[in-house]
Formats: sequence, C-alpha cells, structure tokens
Amino acid sequence: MTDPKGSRTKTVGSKRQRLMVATAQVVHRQGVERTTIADIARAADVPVGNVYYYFKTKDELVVAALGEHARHLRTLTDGLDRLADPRERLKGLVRAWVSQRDLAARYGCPTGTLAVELDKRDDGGLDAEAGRVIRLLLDWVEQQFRELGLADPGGLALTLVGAYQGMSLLANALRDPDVMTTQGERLLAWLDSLGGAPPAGDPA
Amino acid sequence: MTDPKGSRTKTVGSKRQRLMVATAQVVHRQGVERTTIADIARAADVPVGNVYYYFKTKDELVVAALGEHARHLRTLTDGLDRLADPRERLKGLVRAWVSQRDLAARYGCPTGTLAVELDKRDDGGLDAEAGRVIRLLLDWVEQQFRELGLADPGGLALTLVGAYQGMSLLANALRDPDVMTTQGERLLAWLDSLGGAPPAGDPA
Amino acid sequence: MTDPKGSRTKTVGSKRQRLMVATAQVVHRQGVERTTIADIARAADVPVGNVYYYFKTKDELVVAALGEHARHLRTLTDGLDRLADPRERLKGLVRAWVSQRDLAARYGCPTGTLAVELDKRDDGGLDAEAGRVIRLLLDWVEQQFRELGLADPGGLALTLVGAYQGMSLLANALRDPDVMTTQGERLLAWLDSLGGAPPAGDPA
Amino acid sequence: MTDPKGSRTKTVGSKRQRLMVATAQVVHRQGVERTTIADIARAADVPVGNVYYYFKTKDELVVAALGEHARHLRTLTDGLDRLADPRERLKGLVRAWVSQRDLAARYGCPTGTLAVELDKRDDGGLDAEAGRVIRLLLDWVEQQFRELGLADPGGLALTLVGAYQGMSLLANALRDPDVMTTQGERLLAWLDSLGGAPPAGDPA
DNA sequence: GATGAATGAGCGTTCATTCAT
DNA sequence: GATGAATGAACGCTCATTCAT
Repeated sequence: MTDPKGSRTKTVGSKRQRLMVATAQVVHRQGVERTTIADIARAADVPVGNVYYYFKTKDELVVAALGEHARHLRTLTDGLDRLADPRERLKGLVRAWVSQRDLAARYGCPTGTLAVELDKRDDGGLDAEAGRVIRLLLDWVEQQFRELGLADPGGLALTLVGAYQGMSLLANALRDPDVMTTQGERLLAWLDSLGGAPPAGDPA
Repeated sequence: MTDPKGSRTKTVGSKRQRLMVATAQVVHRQGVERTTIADIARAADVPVGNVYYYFKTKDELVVAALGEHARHLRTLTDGLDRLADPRERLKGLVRAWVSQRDLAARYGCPTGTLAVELDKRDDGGLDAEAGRVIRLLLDWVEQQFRELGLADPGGLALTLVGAYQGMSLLANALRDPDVMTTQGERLLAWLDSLGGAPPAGDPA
Repeated sequence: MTDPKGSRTKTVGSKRQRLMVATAQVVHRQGVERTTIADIARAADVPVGNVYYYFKTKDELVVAALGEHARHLRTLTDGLDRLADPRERLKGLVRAWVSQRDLAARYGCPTGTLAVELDKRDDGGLDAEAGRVIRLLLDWVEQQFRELGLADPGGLALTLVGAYQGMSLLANALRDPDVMTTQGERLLAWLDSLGGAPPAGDPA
Repeated sequence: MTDPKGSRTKTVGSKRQRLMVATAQVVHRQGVERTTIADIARAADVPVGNVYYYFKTKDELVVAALGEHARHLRTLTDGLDRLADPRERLKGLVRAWVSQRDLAARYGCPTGTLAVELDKRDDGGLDAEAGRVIRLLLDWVEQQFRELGLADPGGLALTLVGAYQGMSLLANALRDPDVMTTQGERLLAWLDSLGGAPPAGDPA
C-alpha cells in the first residue's frame, strides 16, 4: 500500500505481459480448445479469478497471444533489416525457421497452427486475426523480393511463406525435425537461384 | 431367409459409413474439439445413443474420419495412376488440389488441419494416425518422382506436399482461394522444369 | 430345425439356467449396480437381446440369482441332514463356510452382500427377497438347535448365522481369509460347549 | 482486515463439511452406486457444479464419507475411554450399537455396508479405505480386551466386531431392529462371562 | 425363439465466466 | 485491484430396455 505507484503499474503491466506470454506458449503446445483459463493462470502465476481483470474473455487472451507472435515476428524482421542485402535477409529468415526445428516438429508453427484452429470457427472475426499476423510476415517478405527487383514479389512471398508453413506442418505431423533442415536448405538454394543479377548498385 | 440379405448388411454398413463420412465432414469444418457427438449424429441422421454402437469413443470416430481421408486419397491416386507419365500424374494431383480451392480457403486441407489439431495432444497415438495418412500421400508422390528418374525423390515429395499444405494454410488463413490457383500454377511450372529429359524411351 | 423338440426345450431350459448361474456369479463379484446385462449375457454365452426373452428385467435376473443361492443352500443342508447329530450338522455347516474362505475374503458371502446392496433400495420388494433366502438358512439352523433341545433356538440361530455374516464381512474388508479360519474354530468350540447333555438317547 | 475472518474460513469449512456429512448420510441410505452427485449436492445444499471445487471426483467424496465415519467412531471411543473399566467400555460400545438399532435395521452399519459395496471393485484402493476404518474399531476393541488381561485379544476383537457386523446385516436383511436388541444382550452377557478375575488391583 | 441394432434418459465431470469481499 | 469461491450449461459416455426381423 505504501509502495510507489510506479511499481504497481509495472506489476500490473507485467501481469498482463505474463498472461500474454503464457497464453502464447500454452496455446502453442495444447491448442486453444484444450487450454483452460486455469492452465494459463497457472503458467503465468496469476490467480484464476484475476485473469478476468486483464482480459474480459478467453478470446481476448488468444488475440493477445497473436499479438505476442506479431511482436516476436517484428523483433525478428527488425534484426534482419539490419542486413544490407534483401536476399540475405530472406536467407536469415529461413535460417531462423530452421533453428526452431525442434519446436516446429513438436508443435508446428505457433501462428500457423493457431490460424488453422481459429479458422474452424465462424464467430466474431477471431479467425481473421491470425490471418493478419501472417499477412505481416507476407508483407515483409514481399518487400524483400521487391527490393530484389523480382517480378511478382507477392507471389514469391506466398511461395516462401507457404513453403515454411508446409514444412512446419509436415515436420510436425511426421514428428521429424530433419524435414525442417532439408527443406530449409532447398529454400536457401532457391533464394540464391532467383534473379541472377543483384537488384541495385551493380557496376557495369 | 429368402429375403435379399444384402439389405440388412447394407443398412448396417451404411450407418457406419454415414457416421464416418459425417465425422470427416463436420470435423473438417469445425475441428475435433468443437465437434460434439451430437453434431456428428445429427449430420449422419443417427440417434445420439446409437453412435456408440458403432464407435466406442469419439477418438475412434476421428480415426475413422482419417480412414475416410485415406480412402479418398487412394481413390484419387488410383485414378491418376491410369496416366502413363508420372509427371502428368503429379500435375493431375496439383490440379485436383486447385479444384478444391474454395473448400481449402474455407477450411484448409482436411488431413493437414486434422494433423495440426491432433498433434497438440499427448494421449494415445491418435496424432501419429494423421501422420500416417500424410505419409501415404508422400509415398505416392515420391514414387512418381522416382519413376521420373529424379534425384532425392523423397525430398522432392516433401517439397511438393509441403507446398500444398502451405498454400492450403495460407489460402485458409487469408480466406483467399486465389492463393490456391496462383501457387498451383507455380507448382505446375516447377514440375515441368524438373529433369529436362524424359526418363525413358527418348529417341535420339 | 429337424431336431427333436425335446432338445430345444432343453436348450431353452439350459439357457435360463446359464443366465441364472451367470448372474449369481457375476453379481457376487461385481455387485448388482456394476453388473450390466451385457456382462451377464457374455458370462452366460447368450446374445444380449435374448436375455429379455427369459427375464423381463434386470431385477428378475437378480431374483433368479437369489434363487440360485437358495438352491445351493438347500443342496448343502440336504447333505448335512444326512448326519445323525444336529450338532454335527451345524459343525458341518461351519466347516463348509470355512472351506469357502478365499471366496469370502475376496467377495464376501454371496447372499449377505447381495442383501446389503438390495437393502439400499426402496423399490418393489426386491430387498425382502434377499431376506427370505437368509431366513431359509436361519430356519434350518434354528431347527438344529431345537433338535438339540436348547433354549431359544431362534436366538441361537441368529447368533450363529450372524457370526458367519460378520466374519465374512470382516474377512472381505480386511482381505484376509484367516479370519474365516480362526473365527470358524471359535464357532466350532462354541457349538461343542452348548448344552452339555446330548438331547436324546441319554442313558439314566 | 479487521473483519472477523473466521466467518469466511468457516463458510468454506462448513461447505466441505456439509458435503462430507451429506455424502455419509446419503450413501449410507442409497449406496454408492445409486447416489448421484446431484443427490449429495441437494442434501448439502450446494450447487452441483460447486461440488467439484471441494472434491475432484465422486470417489474422493466417498473417501471423505469414510473419514466422517472414522471421526464418529473416534468420538464414540473417546467418550468410552473415560470409563475406568475396559469391560464397561466394551459394554458401552455394544449399548451404543443397540441404540442405533432402527438405523441398522433400515440401512445396516454405515461402515460395514460401505465396505461391502466397495469390495466389489478392483479400481484404485478405495476398497482398502473401508477396511482401514474397520481396522480402527478392531484395534480399539483389541486394546480393551488386552487391558482385561485376556488371551488372544485380537481374536476376541474379531469376534465382537464380527458379531456386530453380523447382527447389523441380519437386522437389515430381516428389517427387524429386535435382532439388534436381543443379540446385543447376548454380547453383553458374553462380555460379562469373560475372564472371571478382574485384571488388576484385586485384593487378596 | 433368436438376434443385432436402436433408443433415450441420465450420470460424472469440465470449464468459461461471474460474484462477493 | 486481487482473490477464492460459485454457477450452470454442456459434453462424452453408459446402459436397461425395446424393436424389427
């Protein structure tokens, strides 16, 4: 009661934060339907009754989890943006995917599997929410292809991201992380083969 | 005794059959967790209590649904096997996928999305079951690549099937059937580009 | 179809009989409530749907099982009645009880435990039915005590049968057949101690 | 903070308590299998769904009911322990049994009948639980016989407790409370007849 | 008589959400 | 803001009994 308010605000913030992170993790592992509010509360170390102070419904928690995934994605692309060559950025993205191969083999892509589960519902646009996060990734990838001067960058983005979702799904269904490794190498080779000429600054 | 006995057997068979088909359809649309036995019973026009005469648990119904998907797959590949050229068979497969674009955009690949949902559970090897059906598809595709005389037919199979799962997932997440069309065309072009020389019988 | 009818009648009879015996056994082991008609049908090797041709309800099967127990009891007392001395008959009865110690330690007295379960119900006098079988035993025991010339033979019968029910229950609850052995010996000694003078043929 | 917090704790405690008491009573009257959670909830005046906040399963409720019986037993023996003479303690126990004759004639001994029902199951050691409560009674009785200086106090305890269980069962099966009275008197006389000499402090 | 199949009421249990303090 | 407790609507599953042949 005598604590400076700042700390309390921070406590509240960290509780919200903890709930978002916990939801993202637990839902990734168990799926939305098999995850109970109690599961999330336990993982976040928040009393069950208190969850509803921060999130009005379970769906709101799921939306928040998607926000977490978007944030992770942003962190990743921000790091890659520091690379000068767009092709290297894309290859860095693929390498990041491959580095998560064990998690993918066990639980699939966090955003992709969430999208699959949410797309089975008709209720309030929760399903669209997952699409939005995937769209973020598509947009960033498309931008790289555009900077490479390649034709149909949007189509290429769909191909690359689709390949990632597909290989994650197969690795998961077959419970085999090697799928991520071998298909990741294929993607790297494919990226290298695209558009022989560097897009810019090429001396004659 | 002189009645055509087939009728009774057929009645029984059709009820089991109806339940399997209904499960496959309803689960494709709603997911396993959001599908109740009552949903399935209604869709199959079977009294709720009677479902358990044919399937002891809900999980058994899901396994049966996977069996339905395997059966459909088999029907499809059997048809394609009548084509002489393995490359044409694979292209026929891709065209079959694209023809299902609206369903894919709304509910994803029946087997793939089921695999995603089942892989979130630890209990009895139900999850492996979905992997097995996907493996059937992979094996058939691999065989076609092998007949084409291409190197690493297994890796190519993973690439093709992965591309299908990925584009289905994206079409579903973005609610856009066009993804199936454009990415399908990419796959057709890719198949045509593989292994310039026909595998056999090429005159000099 | 061409069999002599006699055999079929016998088949019917043996089916009824098999159902009664199966019910008695299965109910002794599992209790009434935990025994399903399917359990009984399986144990009797009778198709489920056919059970209702012989017994209109599950309760009727339980009554029939009580009849089986009454029949067994009658067989036992008929054998003991061949002994000349009533005291020896009673001691024979006790020895018969002790010989069943392993069954008693596992499942209790068939009639006693059935009475306990049925007495928890208010519906149609099924509960009284079990009391009737126990009454048969009490009456026979009372008659032996009467022939011994002992006072209050009815009270003595309650004591002896009560001791049997009590030791069966304890052996069962403690899962210890030795209870039957040691308490049986106590009963034998007690019987020997009753009414010093033989009831008849005593020379002056 | 300054509120009498006891009230909340007491409320929680009383709800658990009410559920235990209600379970003990209802199960005594109806048996475990014929008692539904709704029955117990109604008797305890607790909403059905709330029962599971206090007890995870029906079996846990049954264990709690056995605990209630153990507690009652303890209260009874604690009272009897205030008597100086072990023989009087045992006679007091018998008189307590007889005083419950109407309940016994209607529903049998609460612990004994519960033991009978539970012993029909193989699942988790719930059956052993009932044996443990009976063992508490046996141990106390044995101690009294030991203090009386009698040989084989354990065997005597089995005899006394067995007689109680037997007469309860017969009173119940015959729906006759008089069985409790007359057999109770027999037990009192038997106790008086044991070991002519007082165990200690006998003046020469 | 014999039999597999049908039927529906009911039970134990779960869980998102709300409430009282 | 924080919290244990409360609530009730479902859901999966069982089973005695009935039905159609």
